[in-house]
Amino acid sequence: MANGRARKYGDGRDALLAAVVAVVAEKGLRGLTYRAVAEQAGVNNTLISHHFGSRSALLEAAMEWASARSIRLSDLSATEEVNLEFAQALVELVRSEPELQLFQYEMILESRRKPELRPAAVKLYDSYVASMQQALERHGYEDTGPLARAIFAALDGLVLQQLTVAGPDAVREAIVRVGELLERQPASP
Amino acid sequence: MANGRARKYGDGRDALLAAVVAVVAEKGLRGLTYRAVAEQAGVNNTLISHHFGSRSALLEAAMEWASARSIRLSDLSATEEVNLEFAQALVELVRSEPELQLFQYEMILESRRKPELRPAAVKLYDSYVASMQQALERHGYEDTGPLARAIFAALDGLVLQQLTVAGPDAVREAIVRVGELLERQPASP
DNA sequence: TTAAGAACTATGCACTTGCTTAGTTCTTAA
DNA sequence: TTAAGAACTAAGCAAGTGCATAGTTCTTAA
Repeated sequence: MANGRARKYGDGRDALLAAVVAVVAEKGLRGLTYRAVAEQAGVNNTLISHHFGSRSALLEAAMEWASARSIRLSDLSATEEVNLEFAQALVELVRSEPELQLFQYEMILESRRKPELRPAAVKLYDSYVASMQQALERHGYEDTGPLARAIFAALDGLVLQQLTVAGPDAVREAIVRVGELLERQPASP
Repeated sequence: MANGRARKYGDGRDALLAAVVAVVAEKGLRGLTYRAVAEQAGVNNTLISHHFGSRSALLEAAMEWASARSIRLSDLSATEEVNLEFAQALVELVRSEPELQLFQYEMILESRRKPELRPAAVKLYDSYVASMQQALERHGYEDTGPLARAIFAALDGLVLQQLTVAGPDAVREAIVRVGELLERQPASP
């Protein structure tokens, strides 16, 4: 088993869902096979059939599971304003735990091809935009619908860059710049 | 052959590269098989081995090929400023030709797993940020490095949303809001 | 204590995969 | 005109795939 933790009877289902996130983050959806997930979870691969029935049902369940425990940007943007402190926290989150973010980028793209995944994907992104909107209004901004979507998209795009092509320093500076753009907004406190 | 155009002797290599983009956009990297690409290109699947040798070499060649002919955000951001006109043009570009963008999102994620793809991915994103930076400086902005990365990330994130979870109207409004944020910047003309 | 059902494993099969081998057809420079 | 090499095809194989079948082990309510 790739995952070091010892499991108990009855923990297989949860271990499989966690393993899906880990495998997709590391190998992509192409690497998401019954055997790879089972090895990561430390169980027999036929347990997937038992609990979920099919590969696509497993993916769908993992998407819901990951969304439910997705801290990601939500709690950050809801509690703080976009300043240097926030920028450093976000960069550090992505550096220390990239798996969940990587999984979600894969699933967003997959949701375009698999209709059964779309509701969960839309719900996840809507919740991100909504919590960003609440944070903006809490800080005195108005007409925040499109603004919240834009700011979230900027952070989302910067996280994607940090995961792939950009260094943490460049991303942190860009996040700070996003915060500076917001300060100059009308209706700002 | 899925692609209707008739091919001539010697066009196979190019047809295969174009087919890779089409197949990855439609089915993802999991659907990128010798047989799927060959059918899309209207050739025998062993021609891939002849021209590229392996699946990963094919992907690498397709990444270079697609980057070279990638209009995407580059020409848009280089010629115009971010206003309603720009927003509508970008939304329409994504709506009418989503394949190249989808392919690039897949490849960006893949570049994290396959080291041989990283240089091309970094080069592509750097060129986007650089052309955005040039556009900003042409409009009188200063200290544009992190700003250009942030603005590009916002547009990149919004394109990803339009491709997956958001409607064109919501994305257009958010792009307009990005332009309004820029107007309020210091050192703006 | 036990029986029923849930969690779990072992084996294996039909199918798809990347890629090899062996050959054919086309182009072009001499 | 032709020969050499490039583009291209046909057939097939070893490995990996999702998943079905059949069975074993564990938990828990009665």
